[in-house]
Amino acid sequence: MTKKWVEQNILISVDNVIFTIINDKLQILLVSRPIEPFKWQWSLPWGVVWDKETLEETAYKKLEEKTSVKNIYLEQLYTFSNIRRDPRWRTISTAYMALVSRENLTIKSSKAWRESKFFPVTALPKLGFDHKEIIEYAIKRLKWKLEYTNIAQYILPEKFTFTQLQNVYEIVLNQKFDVRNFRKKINSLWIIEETWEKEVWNQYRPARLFKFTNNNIEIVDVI
Amino acid sequence: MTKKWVEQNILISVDNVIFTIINDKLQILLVSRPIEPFKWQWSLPWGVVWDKETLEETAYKKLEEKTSVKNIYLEQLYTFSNIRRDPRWRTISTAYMALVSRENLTIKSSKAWRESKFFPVTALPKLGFDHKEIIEYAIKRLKWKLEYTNIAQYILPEKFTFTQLQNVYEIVLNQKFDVRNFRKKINSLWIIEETWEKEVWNQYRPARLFKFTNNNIEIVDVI
DNA sequence: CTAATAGTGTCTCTGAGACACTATCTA
DNA sequence: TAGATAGTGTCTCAGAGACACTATTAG
Repeated sequence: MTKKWVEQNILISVDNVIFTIINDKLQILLVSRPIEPFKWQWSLPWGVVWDKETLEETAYKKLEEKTSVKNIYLEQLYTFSNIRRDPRWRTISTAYMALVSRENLTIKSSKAWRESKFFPVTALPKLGFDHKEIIEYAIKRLKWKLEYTNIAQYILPEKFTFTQLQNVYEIVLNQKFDVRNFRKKINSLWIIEETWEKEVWNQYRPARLFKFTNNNIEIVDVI
Repeated sequence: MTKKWVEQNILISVDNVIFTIINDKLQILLVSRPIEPFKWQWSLPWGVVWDKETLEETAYKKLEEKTSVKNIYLEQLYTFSNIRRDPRWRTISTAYMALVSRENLTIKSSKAWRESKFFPVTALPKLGFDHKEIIEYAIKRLKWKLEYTNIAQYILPEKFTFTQLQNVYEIVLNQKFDVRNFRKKINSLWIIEETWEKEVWNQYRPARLFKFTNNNIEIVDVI
């Protein structure tokens, strides 16, 4: 690759905000930093962008390093460029948001990271860099996407009950919805369909299982 | 600044999509490239990010180089990172969108650019790089912002008539609205208020002038 | 008084939201 | 048959959209 004609001394990296729902709480994957700065503090999993990969590729690669995931949703959020966001050197970082269903997720252990752990968004530890700001931005975007698209399918298993679907909305948007109105609204949008199967585990009346009709993200006014 | 520990050979730049309305058409400022690649072709005005400025600062600086503007709106859109988007070397570019009212705008001549010119979005010339894609993304974002926020104030003069306001919506969203329903809707949102002044230029019945109530961008369901 | 744009009210229909009971299953 | 969750229908009210005439001004 030709040498560029301007000297820049800026590091380009990617930060991942990985969302899932565990124990009826919206959670984010954080890693404990084994090195300075912010040694032993928690931070978002991140990666340096190599010369021959796009930002998306870096983000996806880093996601795979830490998790075993199929059917993952990845979306670019925003590029953060404050001069002093990294105390060591000038770093510009593009934040990505990922959505993972609990079922499709296993956290890989890796010697590069002392520890990876999911934290509820309501109980985040102290974070290094500007990662608090990044997470706030990501939560805002996630809420918006949930309200206006069929993105919920990426937090749910492939087949799910109406109650599970409503839980996703109630947990992420942090509000209660009336059961009848919620079902009426979802049904009117034709974004999910019957699988004609039922739950098996339930001690009581088993619920019907549904799946999303369209696996592409489409704009729908859900709530 | 400490030397970063990873060798990256990536150029960081900024591309500006500058919107305004001229002659009842939505237009974008393009510059004619005096150098290769894409010599003499039109492209978005762009700038290289210096080590000690944020992306926002670069975008703003470049905007000021080309235009004399007060009261400008600037918003980060997306960061484009395809490996071969610049044929010379690896370039990652963050796109910004700017909104300018015709009244607040004068295009500066600059010897760095052979020529700057506004083009209607419906009649854009052949563009270098991935600038067509960037513009399409910017138009989508602009439409969304117009529908759901009070951003229209940045394309309008400070005081404007109801007809001018409706024109902005009709031109950008490319659809007609009923005069009565449009006014009813806008009035119900309390985002504009009377100035108790009237147009003077009009040959016929002069219209009342309004101004926006709130100069911050707020989420409002306009259309 | 003519020509041209500014400005206004009503009706219908759709959809959001409030609200409570019956159905189905297991043990 | 008890216990627990699944599942459903109606009414009201707000707001979107269709639609046509009067008001004001300059010349």
